[in-house]
Amino acid sequence: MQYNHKEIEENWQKFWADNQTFKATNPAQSSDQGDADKPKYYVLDMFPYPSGAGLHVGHPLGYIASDIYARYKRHKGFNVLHPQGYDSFGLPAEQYAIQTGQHPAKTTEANITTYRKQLDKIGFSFDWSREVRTSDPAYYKWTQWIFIQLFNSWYNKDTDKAEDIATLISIFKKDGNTTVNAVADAETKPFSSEAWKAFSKTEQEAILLQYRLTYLSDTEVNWCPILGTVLANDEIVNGVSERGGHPVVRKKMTQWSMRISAYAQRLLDGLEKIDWPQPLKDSQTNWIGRSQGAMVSFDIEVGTPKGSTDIKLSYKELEALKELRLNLSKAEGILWDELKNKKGAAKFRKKYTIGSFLVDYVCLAKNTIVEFSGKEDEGARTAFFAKEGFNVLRITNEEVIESVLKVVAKINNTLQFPTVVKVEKPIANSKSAAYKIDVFTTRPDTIFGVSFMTLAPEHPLVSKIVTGAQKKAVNAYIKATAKRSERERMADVKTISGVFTGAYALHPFTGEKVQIWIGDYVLANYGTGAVMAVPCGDQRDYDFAKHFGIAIPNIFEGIDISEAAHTGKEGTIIANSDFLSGLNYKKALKLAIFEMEKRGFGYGKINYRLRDAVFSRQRYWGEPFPVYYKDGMPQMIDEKHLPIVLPAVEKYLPTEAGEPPLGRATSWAWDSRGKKVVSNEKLKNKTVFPLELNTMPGWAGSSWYFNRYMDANNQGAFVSKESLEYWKEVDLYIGGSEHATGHLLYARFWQKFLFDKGIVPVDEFAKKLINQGMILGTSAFVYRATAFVKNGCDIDKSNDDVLAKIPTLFVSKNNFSSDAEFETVVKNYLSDKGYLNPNFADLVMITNTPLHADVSLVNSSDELDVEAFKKQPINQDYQKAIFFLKDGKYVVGREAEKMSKSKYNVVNPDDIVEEYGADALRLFEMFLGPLDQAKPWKTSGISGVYSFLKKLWKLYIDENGVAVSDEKATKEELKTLHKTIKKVAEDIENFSFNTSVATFMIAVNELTALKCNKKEVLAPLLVLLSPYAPHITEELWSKLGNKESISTVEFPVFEAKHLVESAKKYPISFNGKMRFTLELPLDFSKDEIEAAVLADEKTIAQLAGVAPKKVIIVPGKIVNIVH
RNA sequence: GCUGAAGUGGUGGAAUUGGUAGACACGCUGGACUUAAAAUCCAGUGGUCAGUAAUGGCCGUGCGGGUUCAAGUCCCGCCUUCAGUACCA
Repeated sequence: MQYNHKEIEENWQKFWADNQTFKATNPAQSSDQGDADKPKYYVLDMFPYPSGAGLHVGHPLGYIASDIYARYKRHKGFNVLHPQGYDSFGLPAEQYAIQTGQHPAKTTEANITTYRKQLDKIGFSFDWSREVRTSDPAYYKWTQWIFIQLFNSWYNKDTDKAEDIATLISIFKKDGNTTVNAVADAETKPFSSEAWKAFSKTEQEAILLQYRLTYLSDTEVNWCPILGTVLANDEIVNGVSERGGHPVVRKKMTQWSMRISAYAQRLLDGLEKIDWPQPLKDSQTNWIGRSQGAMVSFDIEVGTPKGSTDIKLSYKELEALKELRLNLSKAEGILWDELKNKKGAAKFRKKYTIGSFLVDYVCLAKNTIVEFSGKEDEGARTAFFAKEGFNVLRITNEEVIESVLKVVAKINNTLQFPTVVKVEKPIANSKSAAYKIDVFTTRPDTIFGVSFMTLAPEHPLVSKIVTGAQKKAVNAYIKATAKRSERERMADVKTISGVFTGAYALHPFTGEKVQIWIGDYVLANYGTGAVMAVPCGDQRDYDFAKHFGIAIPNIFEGIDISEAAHTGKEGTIIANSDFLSGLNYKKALKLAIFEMEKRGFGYGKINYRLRDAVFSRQRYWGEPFPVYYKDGMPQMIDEKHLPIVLPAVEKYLPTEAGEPPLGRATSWAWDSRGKKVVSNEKLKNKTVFPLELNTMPGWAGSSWYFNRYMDANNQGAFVSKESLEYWKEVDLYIGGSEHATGHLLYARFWQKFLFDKGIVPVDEFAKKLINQGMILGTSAFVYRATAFVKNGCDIDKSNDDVLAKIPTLFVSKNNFSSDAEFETVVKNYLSDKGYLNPNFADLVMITNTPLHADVSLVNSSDELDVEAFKKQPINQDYQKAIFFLKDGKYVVGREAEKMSKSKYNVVNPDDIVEEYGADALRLFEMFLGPLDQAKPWKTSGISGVYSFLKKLWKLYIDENGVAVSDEKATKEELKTLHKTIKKVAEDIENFSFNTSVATFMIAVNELTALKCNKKEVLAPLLVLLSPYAPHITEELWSKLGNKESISTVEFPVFEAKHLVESAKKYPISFNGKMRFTLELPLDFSKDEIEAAVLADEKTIAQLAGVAPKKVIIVPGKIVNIVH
């Protein structure tokens, strides 16, 4: 009897389906508790999006691994939950609907049918009775329900969890909002309890919306007016839409958002207690982006009463200024040598702008200007400087040249006894300032190094503070940046651009005026959209300052910043920083925050990069929101009226008015009295309201599906309490790493929210997670020769005449190894065959173009079926092409690339199953390499596992049928068995599936060599193998006379006694190099071993008379002789 | 730039706490069976040198150092590849 995989696999797949072999029991579902008194184990795959292309060989990799683990756990006595379903809302179905007019539900259904067929053929032990589909109203009813829960919740920072909105309302009634410690929108205004009660209902709702965990907000999006849709960042290439190349602008739209930022810290902390891959945790940590620092408020001094005398320096002037600083006159240079680096009594700067005046030297700390006399506008200068609170000292060239020390003494004297006294501390937090700029900084210790500020061009303050003279330039700049997508802006790091606003901020400690610029290196949606620029300590600030000629004060002791900013922290001593001078980074940081808090213009703060997630999509094929609008305020539909089912539309495009596709629905209004969705015509009625037109994003349904599987058919609840209590969380989750910062972060967020609300019992949904690596396709290449006439050749024949004679030629890979060789080989071939006149050969240049060939036309020796290649429709042009073979074969080139249709390297699992069977496919996918690694697929390798299965079969079955005996197994046979038990169990626990396949092969090879046919060995072997190759093992198991499925048979127990050996082949090394082996009894002591080894004649030969210096013996391991 | 992972025969990959590098396969070469092919079975297969041969020597885990009786494995410094991510203040 031959191994017939087809028949066996079909039979057993039918058996499993008919007997519901893999149906998991819930505690409440059976009176006798069934399997539910066993310990539970929940193995989950990331459910697939059912795409039209179907599965390729890379998709099932993770499913096979999880299936092996699930089956293993069943053998180990667990009640295993191993479900599967479909993430069936998604873009491709919608796109297809737009093109064909077919309803996405229809195409999705068809795709699911295909998927299911493909999956079934591989023999997974899924419990299909719990299948979920995110696009099924019975499922998304609960997605809508969770949305309502989020809407009805706020985040209380004091209790550090989400609470019902009712508790917030009662606080508002009692105390207003000033005592509330909540995560809320930035621009919430304080109000008292009286004020709260006085607000209208709509006003109250607007305020509550600022606190809810899901809320409406104006969010900047990439809007493509021509496509009438919002585009994701990666749908934009070079500022135009990827599809169609239409212009894209940044536009504000009202959208639903999720306040995931409230959970930033808990999402970070939670990573500690889950067993997920470190790289994945790292990328989540990175994404959350916690940074510790301070918020600092800078007052703005808007346009000055001095009007036009205020700064008006153009770039040119600034550039000139820069020049001036470098080119000092002789006297200027002499004096600067004495003043610089704090040689004088205080720190001076040279060639500094104050207002629109360029002064020679200034000490900002002491408000003292030193300049050479004889300037034309001396009167105006004196007046302006006095007004600004500066003390002016005028000196002459002659004085300096005569005695610079005398001048320095004069300056010092002025510093000590200033004639003009300025207000000691700035009015930094005074109420008089009209505007303030809040910034977040991680380096409050460098605050004295601030020499300017930069706002994002979109910053709301920009329009308010810009001075008349700068308005034009600023507006032009804003317009230019608005055109660029965010991604583009971020990608373009090299260009430094920005515009001065004309306004100044006051340094909160020194009161010094610092220029306020706008620049697109500052991002509107990170931090506050503004930075305090410390050019000496931040490279971007440094570059900006250099580019625009802004001062770069150095506040680091003994650090040279003439070339680049100093960004290091450790070991840095702060200087020129008032009370922070002389302190190290850590102390300065603490003291700076302490002082800021004391003086009231700043406070310590932890900032997160994680932004609230936009939850609206202007699409059709997604979950509708259970929301209608009354007086412009969103209202939730009561949960008992859910689901709100996606309405029919005639087209899946946005409306002409730019509304989402749901704007086309004719029945999309909420009758608040009849409690149902009604025709839009009834909107005239006072009790009928418009429904939300957006739909939910793809991640909505996938953020909680793992909970639904626990009780997938529950009509009355999200999941029953008992099911949640029993299954709790996913024990093992397998899927791709591409979901690291999307699905896996959002799902953790929802789980924590549901936990806060007491809906689920644990706050992390997956204990352990494994990322499977990608399977790459092994593309096949043919090499096409293309002829060109070389440049600069003077030939009387036209190029065409020369080239026309040359046919298309494909060269076999084994004819050449480099491009140069390729050219020579082709030319020789063409000349030999008479296609190319040898006289022209020198004029012709041959280039090598590799083209993808379909991998299905290539055999295991990389030989191409040339005739089949020519027959392919895409190769119409090559009917007459010549194939330059070698040894009668056309050999293709090989390269591993991502599997994709366009690369003709996709391998369909159906074909593999057809030819070799599901068991071979399963074994082979595991045998390819470590689960988490990317590895290339080469179908030829499958013959190895296929012949393994045939060998296995032969151990049990010969030409007369079952050939298994009940005789006692030999010692040798038991040793093989137990060695295998031990290794396979260890491998499965460590998810090292590739090595256990090798172990099975070794076992079968050994048992075949031993001619073993003992049931005592062969029966347990089947159980070991059954998670990997379930069909053949079921078949052989039943052939051994068992009536029940093998799937829950107890896993064989390893007995160490079978592995005990009495002797060991010791490797004997000399100076660490293994020379020969020597078999010695294992119970030999060190001395006995040494004696035996040294007495051996091979040892004597190796030593050649030299006495060993040292003999190292590790009993049971190795002997090493040093000589 | 930053973060993470990884570099081992012609190929995919093995190798416990440092202890016989290349398990198990693919491919290749030779042989058996066959009219032939497929399938199957047997043998060989890291490089190199010596030898008719059995066999033996030397070199070998990206590169350069180091620790050790002993290094693919540990330490230091580089190089390369892949993946993720980025003006994050």
